[in-house]
Amino acid sequence: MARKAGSHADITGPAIREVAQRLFAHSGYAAVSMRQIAAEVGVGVGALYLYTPDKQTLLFDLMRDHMSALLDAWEATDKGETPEAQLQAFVSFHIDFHIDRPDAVFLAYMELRNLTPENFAVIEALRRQYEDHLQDILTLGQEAGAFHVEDARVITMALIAMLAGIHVWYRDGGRLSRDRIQTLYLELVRRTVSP
Amino acid sequence: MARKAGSHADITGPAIREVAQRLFAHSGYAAVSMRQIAAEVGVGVGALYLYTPDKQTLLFDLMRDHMSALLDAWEATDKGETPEAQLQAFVSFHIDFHIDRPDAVFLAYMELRNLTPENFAVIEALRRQYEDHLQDILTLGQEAGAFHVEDARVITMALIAMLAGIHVWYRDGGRLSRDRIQTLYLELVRRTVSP
DNA sequence: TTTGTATATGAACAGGTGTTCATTTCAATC
DNA sequence: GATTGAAATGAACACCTGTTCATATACAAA
Repeated sequence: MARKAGSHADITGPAIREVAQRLFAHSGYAAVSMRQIAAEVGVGVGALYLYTPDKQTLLFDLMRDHMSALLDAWEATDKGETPEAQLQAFVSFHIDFHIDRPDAVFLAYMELRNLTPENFAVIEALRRQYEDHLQDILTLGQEAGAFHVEDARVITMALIAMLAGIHVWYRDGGRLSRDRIQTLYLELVRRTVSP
Repeated sequence: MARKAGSHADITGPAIREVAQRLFAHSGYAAVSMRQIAAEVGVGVGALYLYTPDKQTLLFDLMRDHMSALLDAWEATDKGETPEAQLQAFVSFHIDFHIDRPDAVFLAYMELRNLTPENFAVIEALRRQYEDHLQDILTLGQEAGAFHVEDARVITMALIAMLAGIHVWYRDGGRLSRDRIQTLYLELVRRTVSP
């Protein structure tokens, strides 16, 4: 046997990435073998290497694409004018974006140490860009007298950690609706920086 | 060669656990081999199996011992009487305990998916116990009118995530002293629940 | 219908995995 | 000094790892 009927690059490529993301998120990069990915996709091992030069690049591409999509989506978001509106926009955006991509979020937070140093630096820079968007909102709001911000960097990290923690307990169809979560966390964030 | 000069069980045993914790935290459970651990300790592979039945149990024991130590240490902490004092005690305790054990904390948060289902259930129950201590403080404080707590479970998870996030950026000898971090986070938590 | 190429295969390679166990060594006890 | 048992060894086992490549097929173009 060799090439199967109905096989196409524009199907296999995305399929490999989807399967890899799911398996990496569930079991961890090091615990997932290329043969497992291939089997789940329904191809032989060799086929994977038509779509990625190696396993490390497969992981890196997944993480980089997630971070790029995150930054692009925030760029495209309507942010409002006042610091209060911008902070609210950031929190709503963050929750919405992340709650729909649990596997990608898991990867981006948990597999950093499995990146080569060069790849890690790239992802870390993207993550820092995202954090800086929030930090800028806080700093400008502080200068405008809209927020009380004792240490912008610390509060940025505290708020991001708080929001990132949602993925630990959130389950689709659980006790709390997405709207309810948005409301609760918006209030928490508002309290954290209110003057 | 077989047994080395000056070798003792009460030295090798702890050494294996320390090395395993450091390597697991740094590279991840699946990426660390028993041969690496043995080499770092300075013994042959076989010696490891005098101290642990298998690799999975080695990981589980590290995580369980960490969680037990956490719960015991909180038990032994002076908590004060008022809800405000208890909340402050919890935050101070949490930061102090976790900042001194970065590897153990990393393990307990990152390697849950590498536990067998049975072992996972045990660790998860211990974690839940710890979370419940905070949740109880919040609920009692709410009932006493000392706190404004919209949803005790959500705020518990949000505060724990916020505190757990410290280990992401904290470095010994960094910009912020331990005392400064305590002060900043105490204020953040206070704001989150103030009536 | 023939040809060219994109797509896929899976055996092969060199090395690594967790775990076992017959064997050896050291240090303490008699 | 002889004996004993705890402590440690490292080769061996069966299997898995990421990656390569000669080979084969299916489809589109000529």
